[in-house]
Amino acid sequence: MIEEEKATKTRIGLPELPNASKGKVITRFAPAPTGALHLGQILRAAYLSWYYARRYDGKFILRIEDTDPRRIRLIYYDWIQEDLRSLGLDWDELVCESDHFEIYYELTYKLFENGKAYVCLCSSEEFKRNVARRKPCEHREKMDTVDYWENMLQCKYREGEAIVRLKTNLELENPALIDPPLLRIIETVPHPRTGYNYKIYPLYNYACIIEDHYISKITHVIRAKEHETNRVIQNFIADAFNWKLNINYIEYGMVTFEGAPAHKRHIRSALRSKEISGWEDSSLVTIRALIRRGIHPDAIKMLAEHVGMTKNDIKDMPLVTLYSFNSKVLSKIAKRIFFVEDPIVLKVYVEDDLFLARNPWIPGNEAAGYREYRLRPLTVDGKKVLNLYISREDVDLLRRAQDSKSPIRLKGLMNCRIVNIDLMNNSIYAEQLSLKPIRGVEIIHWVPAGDLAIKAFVETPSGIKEGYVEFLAQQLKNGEYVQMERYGFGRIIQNEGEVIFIAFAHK
RNA sequence: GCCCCGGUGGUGUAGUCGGCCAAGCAUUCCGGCCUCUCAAGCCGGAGAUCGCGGGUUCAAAUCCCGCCCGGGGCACCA
Repeated sequence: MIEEEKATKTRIGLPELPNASKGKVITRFAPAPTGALHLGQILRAAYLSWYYARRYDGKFILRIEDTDPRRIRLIYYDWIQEDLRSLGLDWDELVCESDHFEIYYELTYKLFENGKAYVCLCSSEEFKRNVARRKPCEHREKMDTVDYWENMLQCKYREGEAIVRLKTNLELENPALIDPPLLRIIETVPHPRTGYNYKIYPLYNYACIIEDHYISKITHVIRAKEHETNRVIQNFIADAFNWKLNINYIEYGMVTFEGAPAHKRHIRSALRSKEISGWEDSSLVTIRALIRRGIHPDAIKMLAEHVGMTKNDIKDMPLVTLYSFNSKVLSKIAKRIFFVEDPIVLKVYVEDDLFLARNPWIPGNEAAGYREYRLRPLTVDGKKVLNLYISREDVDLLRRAQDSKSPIRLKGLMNCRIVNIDLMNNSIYAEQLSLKPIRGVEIIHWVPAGDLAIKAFVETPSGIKEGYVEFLAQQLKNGEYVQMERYGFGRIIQNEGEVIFIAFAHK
């Protein structure tokens, strides 16, 4: 359906997948349950795998790579699914590698029968020395029979003592390709799903190629280019089985984000040292942190399509592009509210006895209705005065208005003139002008002092900001997107009635 | 050290079996319009000789050679 003329010149959207046809595409996203999903994983691996499966009416498999019981945690199995769901990336099939130990073992027999694997008793140091000298170790020839593999299965060796290696070629230029490890023993750490039932665990390359080719018949693997060497190893494994591989590999560059830890191990250590509050901490670019802050799933998808799947590494990508996409999405759906940070009282001397303030919940969307308030001035020393909270941030602006004698617009309420700024007493005095908006004047937001102010805490990157939100903000539900006018976008984290907690997303 | 892979405006990306490209789009920044938000929207502008040097060619971001820079792998992690 794409206009071919244009397609050749400037591509719109993501490119076609190589060797892909309708209904024939099977992709997978295969995270390890070692933490919450982060943006980098989603942008290319998860989103693209999902996207192409849907684009070609294919199948998208979520595979949990849980073959290292030392690192995985049960809770992350759920988180991975929650995170994916929160983005609307639905899968057709869920697979856990830990369901397939028997298959891995069966297949391993074949490898021994084919003379393609051996049990190695060298320490890793010894092994490396041998590889460096391109010399075979004594086990390479001696232990290539099924007997040794059976010994392993019967726990005749201890953890770290024996390992199954693929027999490749000692003359290979890249030492990483020589006799890669296939299965190892982990006997003391129980697996969260299988306990101590299995003590021989496959390593990444072994499990991966068996899953991709033998079990799931994956047609397109989209993964980071750090796997390029692994692809070669996986090809060797396939050769050892005499498999004819039918997998297209797309390997993209690494992405890291400005100001956010790039690796899970950094997050884990920050977690242990309490530097961050959890995987939802606003300083992280985990999916749950972003969603919590008010980054809309659509914005994340837009970023994914924007970034595409080039092999370029992206180091410390600024998040402004994400924020820009988010603003576009949220401007149509976020409820507007006034949040006054660090309040100071504005006393407006007025003439009328009743004021009606009115601002739309969502500008341009009549159906969303209005935030309306009836305000009655107090009478002090025979004068009528309206007390409003405004943000201390705006004091400079008011001072300039006072100097230039220009009016100030209190949005949705009235125009006023600043007559005195008395910071000693934390008060600013103004007098009422007309009610109808006038063009070209500075507009500020406000919250009525008194019963119509609700305490609010806004969680920003530079700490928790205290202030007031307007009374009707009480209607907001947890999880709702908001735009605090002139302040920024965010999301309601917790509405406690008397006090509301809001996470700040961005300006 | 060895082995891979990249290098297009501040940022991300399109284009890469040569010409339609002194390079498109998005973002950023600036200006204007619109608007009762300094948001969104609309219009316009700034900003890259396509890592560097050489070569091939009438013609190179696109081909060849050399160099530099960046990233990754060389785990009984994934």
